[in-house]
Amino acid sequence: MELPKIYDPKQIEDTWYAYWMKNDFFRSVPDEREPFTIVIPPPNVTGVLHMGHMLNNTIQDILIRKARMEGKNACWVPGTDHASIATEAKVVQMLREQGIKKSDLSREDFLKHAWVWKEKYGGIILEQLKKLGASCDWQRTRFTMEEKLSEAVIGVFIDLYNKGLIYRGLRMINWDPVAKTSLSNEEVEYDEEKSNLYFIKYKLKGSNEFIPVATVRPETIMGDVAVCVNPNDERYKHLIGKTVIVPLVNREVPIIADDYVDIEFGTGALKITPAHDANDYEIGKKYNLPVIDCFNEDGTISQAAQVFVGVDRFKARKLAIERIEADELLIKKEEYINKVGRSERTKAVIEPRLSLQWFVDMKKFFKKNPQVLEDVMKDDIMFYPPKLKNTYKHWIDNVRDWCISRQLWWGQRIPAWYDESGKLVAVARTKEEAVEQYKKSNPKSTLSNIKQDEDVLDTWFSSWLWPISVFDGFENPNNKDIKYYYPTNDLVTAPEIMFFWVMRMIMAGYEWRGEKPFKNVYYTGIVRDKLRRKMSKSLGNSPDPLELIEKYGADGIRLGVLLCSPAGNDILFDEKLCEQGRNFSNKLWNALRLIKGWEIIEGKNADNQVSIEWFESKMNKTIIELNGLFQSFRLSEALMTLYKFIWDDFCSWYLELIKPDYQQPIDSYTYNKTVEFLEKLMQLLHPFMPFVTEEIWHTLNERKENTTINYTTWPVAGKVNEELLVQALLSFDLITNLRETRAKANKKNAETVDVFFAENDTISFTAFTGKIIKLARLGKLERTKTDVPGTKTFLIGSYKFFVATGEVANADDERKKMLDELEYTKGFLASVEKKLSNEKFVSSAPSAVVDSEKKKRDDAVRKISILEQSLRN
RNA sequence: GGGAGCUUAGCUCAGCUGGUUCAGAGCAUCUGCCUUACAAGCAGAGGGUCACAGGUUCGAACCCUGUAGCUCCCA
Repeated sequence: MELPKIYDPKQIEDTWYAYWMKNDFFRSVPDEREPFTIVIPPPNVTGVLHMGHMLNNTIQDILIRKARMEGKNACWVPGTDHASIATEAKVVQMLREQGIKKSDLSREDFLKHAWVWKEKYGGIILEQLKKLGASCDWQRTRFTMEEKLSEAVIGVFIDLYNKGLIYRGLRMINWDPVAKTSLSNEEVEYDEEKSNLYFIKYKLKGSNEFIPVATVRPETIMGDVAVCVNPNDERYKHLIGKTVIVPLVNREVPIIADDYVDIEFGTGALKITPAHDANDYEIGKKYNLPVIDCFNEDGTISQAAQVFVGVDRFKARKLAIERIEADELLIKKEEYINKVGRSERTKAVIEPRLSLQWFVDMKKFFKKNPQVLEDVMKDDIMFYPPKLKNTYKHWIDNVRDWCISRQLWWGQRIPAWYDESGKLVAVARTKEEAVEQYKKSNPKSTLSNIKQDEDVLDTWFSSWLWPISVFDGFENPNNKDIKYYYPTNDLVTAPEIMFFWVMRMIMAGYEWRGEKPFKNVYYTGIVRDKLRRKMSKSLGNSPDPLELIEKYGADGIRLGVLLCSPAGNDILFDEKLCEQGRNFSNKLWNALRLIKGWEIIEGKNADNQVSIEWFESKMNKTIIELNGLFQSFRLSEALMTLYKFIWDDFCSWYLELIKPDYQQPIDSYTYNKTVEFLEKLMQLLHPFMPFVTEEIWHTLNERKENTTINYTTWPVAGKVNEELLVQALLSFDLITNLRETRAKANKKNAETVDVFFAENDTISFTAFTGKIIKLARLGKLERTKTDVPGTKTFLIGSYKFFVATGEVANADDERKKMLDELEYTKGFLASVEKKLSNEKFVSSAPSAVVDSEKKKRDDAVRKISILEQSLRN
């Protein structure tokens, strides 16, 4: 069979994915095996694959494929979430392009358009995951807004309401005037922006005296209801209780005193605008001040403001300052850097706004379910890396209520019902139920017309149910799937959604199943570019994953993203790493080519026995190491370990050791062993690089129809011959030294050199003598009792080697080399002896440490004697 | 302003219980090779006062204190 010289992943990958699908290899149904479950963090239905997804899903695929090989019933549930704001924005935009305004459509018609859009574009990201090799059970694909999952969401809302864990209240929320919806704190991004701090005179009533007030938001002046100073501020003490005139609207408001005001900041006098600042709102409540909301929901100035009505807030800021300046009330303005909150989705500047919203009472929830915190702190749910536990705890300790209503149409509509005056009359699935419910408690009422809440629920209010809802655990809490797959095993996600999602899933898990939703949470890093900038569309610094796959193969990308991603660290992605991945695939391929190219003759070449035994030992040791790394989720390290093991130990050492001479056949024993080794290596590598390993596994040997490497058994480690490993290390070290000596002497590859060695060590290399001769291209390798003149020398351990390079060695150089070595060794010996003569060391250090120091001393003494002897000659 | 974390080779990071497997890996760099598996390769080499200053200890990259710089979270 002729194999091409260069491995080409493109077609091979598509073919294998189709083969896997055809054979239903990723399908999971409950059986008697141990389950291993992962639910995908549902990507936005609007999304396309980005580098973060690549990393995240590669890791999940590794865990799932490994579990399969361990004989577990592995189930990876895929799906998407409905991303209410993002999707609604996209649909609105699409409609606008068709000349349709959202406001011209009824809710029902808008949703029809939205569903059409979803059907058309919603599956893209899942198709892309297939390109990556993701081994999801696609028959289980779910969507957070599909009927069953929506029913679960509504059911949960009603349940929480009945339990008193949900309430409706007037709160200061984050308002997005562009999307015209509230946002949760987590959906607001704060960034430093340049603005101006204006110093404005607030005149005292009936006087020309004024109090200076500093503000960055003059457009809210119309909502001012007080000026507040610190009671200890000597400058203003005499003004407390007096009345000032608010500029622009000439409202008379009091000067009040509160510790909250920072004397140092601005002028030390703070204007209080309860409708437009969360802190001001608290102060307003404390002092019973009125609330004047001077904005409309789209960020224009409202009737209540009296001036600039209908003008946009930013234009109003300009106008207000112009007017104040004209009124000679402006003292000065300063440039000022402050943190401005913007909507993650629309980038609009967020307005703090008072409105009626639905909230989950978080403190009450935690009180009822203390395990949400405890389980993580006790490592019942393990976080990787564990340092994130601190962040988790800190957040729970300082939690605020979760605003779950959104002023949108795309999402589950809140099942709350109001009468004509807007009073809440019932929380129920349907209008009929709501009426019935209301009538039960108000039998005399003649309720005729009730209306459902216009708002929908936050998308996270769907996602937090995901580990339960994908198994229909709300619809039928005792069904076979949920009982088998729940709690799931691992969750792989980004640290930035620890609160958005991870914590809330844990909450839901306890509330509705009395059990944690997963055992391990692996937090990946944020993917950044080489310059540490977060990858984003707007910066244009994110490579297109599909193009990368096209270029380097999915296997190449998987290796590339994983190699640079220790858990919890940011990923500084560099395309070069994918190239490294592609090169590695090619290396594997060529190892296969070498092996498949050999002619085989029956028999057993005894010369190879020790090499085979060595590699077997090394492999067993590596398997043990790998298992440990997997257990602690050090996947990046596991891959690197394998990478080095395959490239260095298998390709560079083992294959070279057993490789027959050019055009010579190989004995069947060595051949079979070698095939077996490569097969095992492919198994170990399969979770990381599924395509190339499947291809090589199939090419290496005839396989039964419809088999996959993914269902072979994960290799089990056998015995490790440590002694042999040490001997090999010594031998390889020797070969390297010999090669270096040869290179320095400009020896051609075809020329052999003779080598002699003196002295003995506790470890021996004689088992590898023949191989050393072969790999270092020696004429002979023989023991000598005396120094060999005219040779290059070097020491390994207490061996001294004489290399007859044919060149006249420079005696002075050789002498100097030895003197340096002698000096270093003497210094080393002195430090070891100092330790050993220290009573406290010998008595307090563990005996193993003392013994090793003693051995070091003995070795050094021996080495010194060899060197001194040589120098005497 | 409050909290958490980080600082080890040019870059990205390991370093788990303080003790020659303790100063490591990959990439990058340099040198020599088109040696019939692989130039997407082979064979070698160089490179670090473990941020800084103290302390604890027989012994510190590792523990403690302080300083500086960076990152994240919360306000």
